[in-house]
Amino acid sequence: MLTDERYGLILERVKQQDIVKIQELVEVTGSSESTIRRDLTELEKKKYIKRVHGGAKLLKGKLQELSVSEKTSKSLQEKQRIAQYASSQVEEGDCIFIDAGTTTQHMIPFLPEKEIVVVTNGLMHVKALLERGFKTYLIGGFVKPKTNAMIGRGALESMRDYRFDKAFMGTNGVHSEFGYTTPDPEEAQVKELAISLSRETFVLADDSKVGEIAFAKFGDIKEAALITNELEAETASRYTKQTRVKVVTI
Amino acid sequence: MLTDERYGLILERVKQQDIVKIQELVEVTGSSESTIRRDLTELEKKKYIKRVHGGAKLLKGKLQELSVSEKTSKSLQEKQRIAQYASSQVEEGDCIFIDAGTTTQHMIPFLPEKEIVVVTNGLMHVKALLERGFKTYLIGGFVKPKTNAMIGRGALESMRDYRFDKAFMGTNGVHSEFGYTTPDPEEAQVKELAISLSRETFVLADDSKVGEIAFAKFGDIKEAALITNELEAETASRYTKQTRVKVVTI
DNA sequence: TAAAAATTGATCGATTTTGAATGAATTTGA
DNA sequence: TCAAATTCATTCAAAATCGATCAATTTTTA
Repeated sequence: MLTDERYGLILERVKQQDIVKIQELVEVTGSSESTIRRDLTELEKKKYIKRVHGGAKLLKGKLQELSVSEKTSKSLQEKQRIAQYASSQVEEGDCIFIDAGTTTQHMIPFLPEKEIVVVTNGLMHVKALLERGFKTYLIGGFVKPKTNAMIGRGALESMRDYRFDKAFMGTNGVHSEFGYTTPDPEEAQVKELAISLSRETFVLADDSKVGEIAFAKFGDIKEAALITNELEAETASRYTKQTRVKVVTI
Repeated sequence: MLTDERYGLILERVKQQDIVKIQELVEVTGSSESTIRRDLTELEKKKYIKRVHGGAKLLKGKLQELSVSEKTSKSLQEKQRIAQYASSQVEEGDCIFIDAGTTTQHMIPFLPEKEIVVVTNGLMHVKALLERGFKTYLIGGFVKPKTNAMIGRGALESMRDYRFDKAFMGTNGVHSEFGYTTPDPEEAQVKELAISLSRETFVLADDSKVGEIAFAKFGDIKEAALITNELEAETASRYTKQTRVKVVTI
């Protein structure tokens, strides 16, 4: 009997009767006690069951714990607050562009229940957008394997068909002199075009991005309103001279 | 016993009993252990099964997909065989178009390990294509909520930038007089354009589609080679007069 | 037709899994 | 509490399985 076969059998039995004895499993599987013990040890390590003297019992709710610790993570909350504020800028009838990336992804749950049209270059956003019921357009082009962002000539061509009321951009660097930057020049091109096609642009950047410079520039500070979570008074003034800045606090 | 025959047999058994032993497969196929090992390695690489010590088991994702789509193992296998044959038509250096839809989706695991470029209008295909490591382009446009296919003016515009060596299309209806048909006129437009941009076109259709007529036509029978799993002698002749027909058998 | 490529089966050393043995730890029952 | 019974973790050697390699055969290509 194969290892995985036994695993399946054990889990099935545990789920069915909440608790199983080792001897019972020895009989059912025809394997030795040692083997069953090893199986139980392994399954316990994988958090599927809880071992008890003489057998094993069901383990409940491991996913919840994870999500709790995740939700309490500070940086996530900050990203969410930034995304929430950005989302509040969206108005009835808007046609908005949402950039690829994790920061902008957090906007989707906060987007208002209004008649809006969403265009994005982020493949990873589409599912969530459709689930929210928004009219969703995806830019065409080459799919960047690592990030699932649409890039290349096709992406640029494809985007030229659209005009946006508001564009919401992620970034890797925000610098008062060097502007907004990102590591991939091809992505930078897409971002740059999106900004030029939009009446108004917002850049979402948590404090870890402020002061940083990445390889490829996609815009000057003044070209977009900056939404962030923390800004020292001194640096803040440098940015506010150039553009609108919103600092969200938790 | 042919390689493809063994693949089919292995997949069938895995799907039927969730887990198979190598020895069992050696007996059933009459092939050597080495060959079966190679088969399993290959099928694992194509994301169809998960190898375990002593055998192989069903990939979890596939299992869910199966139960959701509620497809009998027979019709699934037929689709797979059709998709497998279609994939065998792909050659080194080809630029191919893969239509949105479940039938064409089955092609992805069988696509050869060659330098090819894949263009698709099916959002649902992208993940699997990237996992296989192919250069992947996605058509832009409006995302059809139910099927996750790209449609609309943007899709048409976006596609015009490309030319294909081969296009692989799904369909809802195949009729000797009314040609290839699909329910959604917008999707039909996209399909029609894809065919016109390709040097060569294949339509994948299991027997449930043959003789059927859906609302919107996207091509005449003669415009594509037909790949199906079953065809009565009488109807077969009607199609073979118009185009190339391949009937795959399990 | 000959050369090249792919497929296959066998072999072998390496790795993983298994079952039994041992003594320590835990539970049970008086 | 104590002793018997049971269960436990650890170790070790046998068995099974694995991946890699090679030669023979078939298929494809030039």
